[in-house]
Amino acid sequence: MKIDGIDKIIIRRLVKDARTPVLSIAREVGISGAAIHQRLRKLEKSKLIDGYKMVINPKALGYTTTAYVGVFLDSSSQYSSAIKRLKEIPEVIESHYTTGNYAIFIKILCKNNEDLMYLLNKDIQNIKGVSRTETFISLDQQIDRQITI
Amino acid sequence: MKIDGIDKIIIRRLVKDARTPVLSIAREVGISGAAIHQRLRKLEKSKLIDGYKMVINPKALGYTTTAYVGVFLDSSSQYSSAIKRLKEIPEVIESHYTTGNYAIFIKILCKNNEDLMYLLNKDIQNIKGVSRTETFISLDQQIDRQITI
DNA sequence: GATGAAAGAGATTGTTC
DNA sequence: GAACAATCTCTTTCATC
Repeated sequence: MKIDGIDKIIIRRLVKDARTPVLSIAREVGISGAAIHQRLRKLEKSKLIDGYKMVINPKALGYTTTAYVGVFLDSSSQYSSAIKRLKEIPEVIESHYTTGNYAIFIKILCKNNEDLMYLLNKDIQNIKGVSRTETFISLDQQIDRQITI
Repeated sequence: MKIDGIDKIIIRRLVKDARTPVLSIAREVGISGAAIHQRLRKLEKSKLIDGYKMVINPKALGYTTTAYVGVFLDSSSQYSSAIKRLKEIPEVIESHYTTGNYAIFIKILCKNNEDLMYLLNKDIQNIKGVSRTETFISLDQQIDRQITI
């Protein structure tokens, strides 16, 4: 898959605003809308583009606390069953199987510290195989972006 | 800001695919396109919607390694200057000021382990105030989603 | 809040170069 | 790859309910 300068402009515009009309990009680039359209279809068929998403502001829903939690498992064989349970907790928005101290590393969103405590002590600690957790609360996020094209 | 069932349908459809036409949502819900359009404008004006983004698949660009890095600072007064330097590293896609052991906690994307090593040992370790780092490499990501509406 | 209508803008496709 | 043109669909606004 070769990506030229025009493709990069298309991608950068749509990463910024996924609802940007193809014709508006066409006018910026200086080629026809049909040509931009054709390129976009090609980019979508390649695996480069994963989709288009509306971004929700969690704060507007009252989710003011972001935290990362390192989860220790008694045995790594309990990974898949633990993940299954974590998927049922809507506040868990990312999960990783990681090298290092933890077995599972998750990102969670909570409305307040009480909810966070409940989530940690009840929802997560009660998952079979989870021995203990280690929590990092994000007090300030300064960088949040996608990889540069 | 009150969100009713129709708003939820609008949001859920656009979270899935931000380029879904308003009229397509209108047909699903059973009200006019103009009404959906009006609701969407209102949702956009509230701070609930943060925007619309094309999602890039980093793997398609060769970024196969995701890692989290805890960064220790000599002094927390070096936070803002360190962030400034981290912003210049395109592989750093998230940064958090966190409670717990680390001062800064970042998410990075790398093409391979060599790049990761270079990033840690050169780019990050050379930032003034950084004493040491602790790295967790993600071997498997099972959950990646937004908060449920 | 919702509607329908209307005008303008955009998407999409086939043909041609 | 891109352009052009035709057609269809969507967006946006406005008067009305």
